[in-house]
Amino acid sequence: MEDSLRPRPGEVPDKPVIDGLEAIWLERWDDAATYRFDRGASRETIYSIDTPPPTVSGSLHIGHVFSYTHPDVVARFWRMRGRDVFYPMGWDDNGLPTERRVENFYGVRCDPSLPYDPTFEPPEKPENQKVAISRKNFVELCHILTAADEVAFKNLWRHLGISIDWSLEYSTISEHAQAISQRGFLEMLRRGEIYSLEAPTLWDIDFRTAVSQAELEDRERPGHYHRVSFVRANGEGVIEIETTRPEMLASCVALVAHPDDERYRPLFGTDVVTPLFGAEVPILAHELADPEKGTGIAMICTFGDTTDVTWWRELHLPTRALIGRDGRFLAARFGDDDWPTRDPAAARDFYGREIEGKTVNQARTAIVEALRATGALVGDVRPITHPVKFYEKGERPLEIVTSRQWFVRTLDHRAELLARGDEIAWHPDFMRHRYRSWVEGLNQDWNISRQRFFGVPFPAWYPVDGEGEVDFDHPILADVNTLPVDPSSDVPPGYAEAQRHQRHGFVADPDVMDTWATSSLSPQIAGHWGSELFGRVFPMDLRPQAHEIIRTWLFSTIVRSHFEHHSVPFTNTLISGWVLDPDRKKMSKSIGNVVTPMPLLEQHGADALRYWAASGRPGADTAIDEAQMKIGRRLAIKILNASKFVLGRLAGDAIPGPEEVTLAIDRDLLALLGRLIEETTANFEQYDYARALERTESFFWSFCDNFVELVKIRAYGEASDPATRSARATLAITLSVVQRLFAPVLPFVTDEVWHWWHEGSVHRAAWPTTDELGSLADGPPGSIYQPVCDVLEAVRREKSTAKVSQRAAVSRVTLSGPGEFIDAVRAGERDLRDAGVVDSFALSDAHEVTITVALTSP
RNA sequence: GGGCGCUUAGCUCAGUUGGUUAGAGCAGCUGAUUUACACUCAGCAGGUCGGGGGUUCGAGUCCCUCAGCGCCCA
Repeated sequence: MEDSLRPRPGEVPDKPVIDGLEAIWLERWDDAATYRFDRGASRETIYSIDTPPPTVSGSLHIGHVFSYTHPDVVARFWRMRGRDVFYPMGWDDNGLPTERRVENFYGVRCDPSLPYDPTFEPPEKPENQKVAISRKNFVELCHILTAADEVAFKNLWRHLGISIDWSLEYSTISEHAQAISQRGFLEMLRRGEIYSLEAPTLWDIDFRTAVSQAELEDRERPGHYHRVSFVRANGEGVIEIETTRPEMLASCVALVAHPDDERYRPLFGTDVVTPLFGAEVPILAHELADPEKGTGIAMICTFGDTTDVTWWRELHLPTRALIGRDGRFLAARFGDDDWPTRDPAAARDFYGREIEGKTVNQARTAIVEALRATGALVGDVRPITHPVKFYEKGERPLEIVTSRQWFVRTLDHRAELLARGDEIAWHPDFMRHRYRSWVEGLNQDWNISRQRFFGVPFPAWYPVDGEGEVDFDHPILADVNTLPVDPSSDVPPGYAEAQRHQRHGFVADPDVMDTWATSSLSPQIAGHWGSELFGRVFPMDLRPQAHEIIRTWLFSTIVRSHFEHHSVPFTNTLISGWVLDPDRKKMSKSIGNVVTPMPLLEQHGADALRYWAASGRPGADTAIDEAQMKIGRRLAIKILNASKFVLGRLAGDAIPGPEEVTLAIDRDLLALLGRLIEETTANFEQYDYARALERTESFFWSFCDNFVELVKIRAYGEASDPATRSARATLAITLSVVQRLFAPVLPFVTDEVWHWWHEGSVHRAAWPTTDELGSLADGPPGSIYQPVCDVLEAVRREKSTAKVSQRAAVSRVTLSGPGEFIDAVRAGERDLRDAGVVDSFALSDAHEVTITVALTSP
């Protein structure tokens, strides 16, 4: 501690208050650039954080307070440990959530076929009928709205005291992020880690885009089993199958049963004829056919579900695609080579009349009626409940539509990706299982194409030949030095704009990237990949995030880093749990139990909300608990008052150092303080901020209620008395340590009280070490202090039981116990006399400790 | 179907490698009251640690099993 340190005159208020501190300190931190990252720092001293860029189009909720407080507490710890903390903030503004919000907010929809209208103004109020606008107009509105949303988020982070360096702010739709994202794409493509393929893909018919495996979810939905009979091609009998999707019958290309299924074994290789459409299709064997399901034999359609795709691929079946991008049935040319039938006229007539252009539900009704009429429907339809694949943001089941998509190879690298996961320290450790089970369950490469508008475009065009055919196998790629590009308005190298959509010209890749394809590069975006800085912040030291995006953000970041840098993207990941409503239910918009943070923040204060958040351990789901916030607020007020008291005792003198701590009981308290420092430091190093807080808090309340009460009168003595100086030094040293131990969780109140006697912010002060405490007593910490507290407690109990004031006098305290107990009491006798208003002590040796308190008669 | 987590006082949660009589806060009850703090302090009461079995001198903690809740993956 510096010699010149002393309470600063006029700084300690007579009546300290908690309200209003936030505005004062936010401004001071801005002015002093307290959280500014030192761009010249070396890799060894840097602690870098890969902050989650929140989806700004979603609404702010209390979960944001919870999960962003955790990494901030960690950041503040490492900053005090002397690390140069790289703590950027990003906004994830590209992607479907923003598009949907813009559509609803302005009452518009994007129609890419329309020309740009530079004079377009959105309707004042959104109408029911959405206004169709060009892609460029639409993207402009996306930018306007996300900019406004980002302000709301930034206000919350600031108000909460998140120690971000705002000069490191980025957004995923910015030109910088687009350039990084496009460069990442080109690099992977060059190395063969990305390929494009025209293939059956899970497709959302409402959003009209492909979706990836990571965006899927199974939902239990009611359905019906329909038993349908197929006549054998040789006329000898029928085969009955069961299906939940009879409307797909026209695209049936085979029947399939398990190879070991004795019922169907003799039939493998023979043909059957589809009802209504008269197509001859083979009976095949495949182990994915479940003998227990239905009749044990299924029809394969192109494509009713993902198993159909597997069968189609592995059994080399023809394609008869039926479902279009809008979810309606396409034309089917029965009688052509691709569409065999025994009766082209009948098949065409029925299909054209009842199926073509219809929705799935309409077609199902028509097919079921027709099957029933022809007798091919056997028995009654049977209701069932079964899992159906949905887009996580979608409302109708996914269809499978053939389209051209870009894919990242993940399946071939499963083992390496699993090994990367094992290189990372997970907090809590068990969360690594989430990653492992996801990677082990991968069943398709990562589809990064989305048929949407507000996102990062692929930096690619395709040549058009003399026949007007697009050559998708030879994309024209952007020069990496020209990034970012928008192929829909930029022209590929060697071409002119006039050649767009022309023979011997080019067309642009129409798609944008999956939002995760960009946010998976958050370390590269925030750390400015390509610049010298990147090598000093990457791999990041910490990735904080929520557990529900392990399979998306965390996984995809590992994929990119593995391919690009042959490294993990971060060495630690801190997984926060969910915030549950007060009834321990998950918050969700549909239930309507979402809690917004601002009213709570204004009512209880930022330190109080942070206290609540920091009480939730890593990975633990935590209920909103206003009682806990009130406790946090009370703690902050206690810190103010305790600081005021201790600094008041110093009477403007220079702060005494540890050499002044001469009394055994005082040295023992510092020994306990030393143990606290060691334990909480170890807790923080292991990302267990909640335990560190709990320990500090428990120490602090005991310090206030017991130690301060014991030494209060001694501390009021003459400065010439070594015992007084010892008390004051102990109080000051402990206060200094406790203020710093609380600083990561309670940044506002701790900087306020620190400022009463220090220059500079507590958040730039050194994390406490036991070196500050001087040489400590030999015995186990607490060997004097604890017995003295026990005696104090006995005195208090006696007074409480007698229902008299704690200041009532005690005539005699009679104590007996082992030698070390007696010695401890002797060491604290003066303080006990003061604090307990005790007249005399009688001490004697004994095996057992007994304490008897005799009150002075009134 | 496979996996992970949780189950401790009325409520919210601690309980580190197995080791005195299982802890804290809140709520409850009984009191105190002015030189840091009524946004305070003291005291009291409250638990067969989800059920069952096992290992051990000793189990909230380790093993097996069952149940309930939540989640992840298929």
